[in-house]
Amino acid sequence: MAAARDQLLQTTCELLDLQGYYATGLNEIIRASGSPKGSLYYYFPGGKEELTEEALEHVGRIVLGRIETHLRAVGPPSDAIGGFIRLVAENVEASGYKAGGPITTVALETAATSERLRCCCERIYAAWHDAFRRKLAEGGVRPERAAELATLTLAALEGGILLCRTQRSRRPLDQVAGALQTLIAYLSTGAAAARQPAHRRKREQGEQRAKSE
Amino acid sequence: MAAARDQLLQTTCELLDLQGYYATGLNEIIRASGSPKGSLYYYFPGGKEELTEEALEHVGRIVLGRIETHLRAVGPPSDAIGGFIRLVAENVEASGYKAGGPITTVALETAATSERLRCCCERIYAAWHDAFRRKLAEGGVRPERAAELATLTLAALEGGILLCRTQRSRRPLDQVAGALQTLIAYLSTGAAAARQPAHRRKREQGEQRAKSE
DNA sequence: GATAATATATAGACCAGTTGGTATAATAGC
DNA sequence: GCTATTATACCAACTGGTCTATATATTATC
Repeated sequence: MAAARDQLLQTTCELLDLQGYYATGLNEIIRASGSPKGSLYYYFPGGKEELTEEALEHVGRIVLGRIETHLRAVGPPSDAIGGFIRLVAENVEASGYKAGGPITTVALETAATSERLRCCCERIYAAWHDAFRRKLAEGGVRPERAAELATLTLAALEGGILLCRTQRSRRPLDQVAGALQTLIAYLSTGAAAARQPAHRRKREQGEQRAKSE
Repeated sequence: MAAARDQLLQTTCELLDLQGYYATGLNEIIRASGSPKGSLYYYFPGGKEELTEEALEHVGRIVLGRIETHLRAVGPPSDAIGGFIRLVAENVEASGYKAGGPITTVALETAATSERLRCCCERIYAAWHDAFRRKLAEGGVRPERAAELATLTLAALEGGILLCRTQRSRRPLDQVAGALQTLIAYLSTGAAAARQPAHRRKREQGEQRAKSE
């Protein structure tokens, strides 16, 4: 039982990621999920807004899990965060540059429209931010700097996804990963560590012939 | 004559910035602009898509002008770019955190939906990117690094706007400005310049008591 | 310089299709 | 028999878009 509920949530997550809030119709959701409208309003009496909120929270938790897992696995914050951003780049590329930022579009669309959804997105971003912040602090970055750097990471990640989708290329996120990695290495272990980051030499060979703008 | 055309474009820019593409109806645009539907389809036979494209190009040029003016006025790239981001933060704050990224929402909404609008956004972002890239290169950043840093700047700027709007606070953009300024100073004039950037000391006093997540 | 002819532009009624949402009836599982 | 769930029919409001009638300039003709 309640399998229809899960289906509804799953489908909603995918469509929101692909099209955003206003372009995704309730009828489209029920068509894609198989469950009829009766079930939708049975499980989500609050209608589209409530369904969206639960879908965002669901996908927000999943992404938080991925962030934490990845950051725990890799050692120094610079490599860990750079690696995570490249992982996101891979996902965006795999979707044909049609998806990959499951919160972003909805967050922008509803920030001025629905206080409920705005707060929901704010909570999710705060949780992601905190995961980055903790990793940075544990890796030797001064606490105030860690918060600042976590914000830069989150902003550049979301902005990088936007650029990748508009350019149909993973290049922006790769560049973001590279630049952030340099900065974090510099700020966590002192100036010496940033002089020649390990990942750059082999990466730049394969990418340098692309257009420069 | 053609005053109605300008009105239409102006109104469309504002509504797109506020609500995005799909939430902004043609009827809403004509209501807000005063011009009737007949005029809309007279000036923009291509309908909503064409009107949107011209509106985006219009606002894209305006923003490009602001970027270039600001970057030309301030000397070192680190200060110039940091300052510009703080300028954007001011605008977002002044709108009550309801607007400030006139391209972003539409870019995300239409990246997978309208090739025409996707290309339009791609062109605009390319022009902005190039303005940052040139400034960085002129300021002493190695050419390959300049392209990378310009991407980080653009991504963090757009992502920062997103975070400010969801949090109803200019803090994210201020943090982005601070972190970027440090990084650019470090990469443009060598390691020594980043050790104690001038803008930090006085800025941090007034902001440090805010919440850290 | 008055008037007719012609673009230019405005006005809004109208369209089929869709939106989010409600109602009620049928059906399953215990 | 009773609750939990599903299945539709239906709703007013709105969507982007088309169409034709009208007004307002601009230009050409006498």
